[in-house]
Amino acid sequence: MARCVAHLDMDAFYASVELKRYPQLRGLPVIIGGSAEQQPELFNGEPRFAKLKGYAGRGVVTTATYEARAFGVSSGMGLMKAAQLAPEAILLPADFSAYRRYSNLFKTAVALVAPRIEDRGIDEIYIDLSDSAEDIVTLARRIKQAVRESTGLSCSIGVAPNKLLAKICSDLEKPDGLTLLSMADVPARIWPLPVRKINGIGPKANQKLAASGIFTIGDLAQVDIAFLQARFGRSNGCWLYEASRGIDERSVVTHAEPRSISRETTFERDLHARRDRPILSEIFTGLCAGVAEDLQRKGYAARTIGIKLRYEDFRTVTRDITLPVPTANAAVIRKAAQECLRRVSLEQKIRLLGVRASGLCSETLAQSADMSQQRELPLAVPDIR
DNA sequence: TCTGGGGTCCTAGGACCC
DNA sequence: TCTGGGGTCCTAGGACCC
Repeated sequence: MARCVAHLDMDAFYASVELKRYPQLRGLPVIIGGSAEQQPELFNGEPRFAKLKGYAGRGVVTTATYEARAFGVSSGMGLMKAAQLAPEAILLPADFSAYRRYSNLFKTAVALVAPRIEDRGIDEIYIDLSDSAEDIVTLARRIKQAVRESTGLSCSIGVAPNKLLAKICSDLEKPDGLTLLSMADVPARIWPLPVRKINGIGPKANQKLAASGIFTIGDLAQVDIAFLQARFGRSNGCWLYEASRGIDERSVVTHAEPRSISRETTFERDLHARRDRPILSEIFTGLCAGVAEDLQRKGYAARTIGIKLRYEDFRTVTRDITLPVPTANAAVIRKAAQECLRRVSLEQKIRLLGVRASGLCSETLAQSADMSQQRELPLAVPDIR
């Protein structure tokens, strides 16, 4: 039985959620970016929107409306640069709790139509439609309708024999698209596309391929596997070879446990470990407390605690340490993270600090261990290996 | 005008065990 | 005195994605 996989992608998701809240901004260039700002203040009962012009700070563009994209603004771009391109654009702070609400709404609605869903973040999912008896177009239209009724928002759906192709083709007719693709369509519809459209080919691989004269997926399908394996390694080369032919056997994963939980922050200005010690220490404690809180809320404990530092020159280092027993305790996490901090250079200024918990296990399993840990804590860490 | 925050997966070397 | 191979865990870094 041939597989049938849909990829559903919400159209300009964050921006669309904001336009529902502020319909007066429809048709204007709007940029979502930065965060932790207050929502637009009211003036005579009307919200006053900030223009991008004169923006100073470190944020990046999270999403831009199609009107803003017309100025050359794209997600990931620094807000300062975006301000040069589109000074008159409206700047809205990201409101992730609102986006998460809408995310839950659309996912719940889709699940009532087609329950085999793989979560791919806040605004997209894969849906396994293999077992459906219904006509695929009818079913896909019902899914789009369910999304619209539950959120008032549009989405684009690609339906194909696997995840790789479904993902590529959900993007072909955005916004509000519905695209069906079969293996026989690969040469005509997939091969002309740039290699970057393959999910998993990022800036580095793109550059490396371009250096070999490979620009389109069709170009990629022309070269033999030995060539790719020589340049990208055995398994990566094999993957590229198959991807270019639209081959992908990965299944739709309907449940997955998290592997790590982390908090990080980029400072408004670069900080120095000694000169800015008080503020740095406060931020550090806050990050540890945040990780502990997230672990407890989600019911996990972690065996491995790590830190991440980004220096002013953007060099990034990580250190981690594995504890004898899992923890979700803020003080224990801070102590472990402090150990890690001792192992990095603190000469240069720092722009980012992060704390990460991995090696997760369910907290109920970890509880008895946690008790014994509290007794052992004042002692030297026992070598249990 | 430099580049957010939350994740996943992969690779590779060394330690350690059998 | 010199010679193994396989497996797992730990750590660090990097590419990539949303």
